[in-house]
Amino acid sequence: MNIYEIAERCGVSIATVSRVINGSGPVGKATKEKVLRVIEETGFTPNSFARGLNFNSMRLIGVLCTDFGDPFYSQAIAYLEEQLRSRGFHMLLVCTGYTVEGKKRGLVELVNKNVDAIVLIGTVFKENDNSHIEETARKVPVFMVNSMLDAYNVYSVKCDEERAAEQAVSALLDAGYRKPLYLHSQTWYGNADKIRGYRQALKNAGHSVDEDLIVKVDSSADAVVMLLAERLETDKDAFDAVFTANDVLAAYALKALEHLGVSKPIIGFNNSPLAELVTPELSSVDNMLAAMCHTIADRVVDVLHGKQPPKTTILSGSLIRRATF
Amino acid sequence: MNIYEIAERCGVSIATVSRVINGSGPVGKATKEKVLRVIEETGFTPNSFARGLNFNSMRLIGVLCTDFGDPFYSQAIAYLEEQLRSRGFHMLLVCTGYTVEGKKRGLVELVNKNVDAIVLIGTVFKENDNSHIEETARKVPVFMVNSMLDAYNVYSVKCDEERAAEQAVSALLDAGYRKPLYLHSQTWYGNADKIRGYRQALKNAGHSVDEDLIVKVDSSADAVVMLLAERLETDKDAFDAVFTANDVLAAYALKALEHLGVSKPIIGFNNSPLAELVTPELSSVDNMLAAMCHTIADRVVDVLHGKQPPKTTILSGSLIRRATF
DNA sequence: TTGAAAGCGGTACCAT
DNA sequence: ATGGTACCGCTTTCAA
Repeated sequence: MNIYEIAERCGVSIATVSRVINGSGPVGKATKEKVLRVIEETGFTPNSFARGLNFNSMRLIGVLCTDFGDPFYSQAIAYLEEQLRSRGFHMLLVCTGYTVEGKKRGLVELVNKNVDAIVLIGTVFKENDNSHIEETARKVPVFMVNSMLDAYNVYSVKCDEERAAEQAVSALLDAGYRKPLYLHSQTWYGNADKIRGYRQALKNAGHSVDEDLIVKVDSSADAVVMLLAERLETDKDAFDAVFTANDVLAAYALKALEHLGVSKPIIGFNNSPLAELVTPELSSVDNMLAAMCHTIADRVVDVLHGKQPPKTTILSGSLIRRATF
Repeated sequence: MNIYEIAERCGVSIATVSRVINGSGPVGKATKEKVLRVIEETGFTPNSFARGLNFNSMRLIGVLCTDFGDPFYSQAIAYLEEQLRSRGFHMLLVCTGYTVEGKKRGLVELVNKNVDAIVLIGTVFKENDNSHIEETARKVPVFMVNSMLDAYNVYSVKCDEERAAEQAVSALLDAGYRKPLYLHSQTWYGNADKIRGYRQALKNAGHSVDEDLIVKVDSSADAVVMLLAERLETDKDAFDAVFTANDVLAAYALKALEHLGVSKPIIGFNNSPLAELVTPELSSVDNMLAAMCHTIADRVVDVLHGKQPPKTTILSGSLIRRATF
């Protein structure tokens, strides 16, 4: 079933049918009704590849994510899908894993699919060398959620996580805690921001930074339990509070402390759905994911409409207090 | 940059360039090398819409999911993406919400994008009236993950959740518990299977079924806390164990019981990542999601290759024991 | 081994 | 208001 067949059944030309479908150009009332009726009867829908070829667009947005398992990322995907679809786009989703090779491959695949734009989710997409992203951006606009890259055709919306981390740690210090442990599991750029915030908070309070309290650990329950057990065994006051780079680590820390029979305040990061699923509920730094995704969707539409939105938008985060602090 | 430009730069015809790109038909060695070199130099990649128009395929699989927030579904998406991409397909992801209208809209949108196949995730896609799915399946093959529909061009892979639920409840009864509460939050078909399993287990053990123990509750912490508190207030032995339709509800139940200061065994469903994130870790019924997704991907490829794989595959589930039982 | 040309299914310009 | 037709970029058949 194609436009020729519809035209034939209506006794009109394909040009007329096309005009009816797209509302482009004038069509007689009777003709229009007839065409619409036949389309309805036959259930015809125009071939999207042919339209794509003409418009050089299928209204497809490529979305790259390193890891669907992380509740923060899957939440981001949920928000993005909703926002993009409400604006008439669909989402081509690719999971890259954490390796640079995987990310590069994902970018190439999306470019080859001729997507209208590419959205990268998370601070993990900022590397030391971002030439692969810059190269991609020469062909299709690139949008970064919670990451920032100053390059041609790249638009960023991020949370000021450095400041947010600083505020969270300051809150701990204000409450009288002196030795907050910082747990993270990757050494990527976004993490560096959080570490800076952590340091700044200590500095503001006039404390020196104990480098041993900034710890990288595998993202698994066992690894976190082992780590905390080891620390507390050596010195039961080795740390008096826990701050983590994400909520999953915070959940593990919660599990670990419970396992060890001790109670210390915990603050996670991302304010993901997980924070409210565990018991006690996690205090967590909210990095405004919904707002970021909403803004990104706006930016995408603006850029595709030829507008020139701000290349960088920075939102402030905030500490959401729940049971663990 | 298109195939004409490449052809011109090489001093050959577009037919030759096309043959080189697709490895279709013979090309002289020298010619081939030259074309490849120019393609390499220019970074040319063929327009996927034009190819889509010719092949009537862009190797895109539409995936419908009701709710990304549920860790079970997001895990399913992760598995599917991996499996499909390793087979050379990309994933067009649409989130429908739980309403039938949303699901219908999602199906139509995917059909209109001319996807090669449509995958539906979860028992939620089985309704009383499935004519919208059957209609869709007349245009493009439909695959159901953990749901079953006997219709033309529809292929299903599911877990025998009735049996799995029966085994889980039997395990509780065998351990001496007599009044297992069953919590669910939707009245869809998959839920009916679990309820049948629940009943069967009680019947097998010679107990009668107390209908008050089969309860529908909103999927929120508050609702579950309220419900359990109310039950236990009336009769502190109103139930002696909790079995839930999914892990999120189990996490809420865990929270509720902790809140109420009582301890009772809990068994969740889906064996999602959440089960290991909460403390204590949830016992949960594993419905073999990874295997289901793997099988679905195989079925998709088979059907698109014109083969006739089995229309229904049923995998058995099993109870994974952790701390809560 | 290579090229010319006919589609694939639409859109949109230019006539009428 | 309507129709003819060039064109979007590529694949593939048929001739040479």
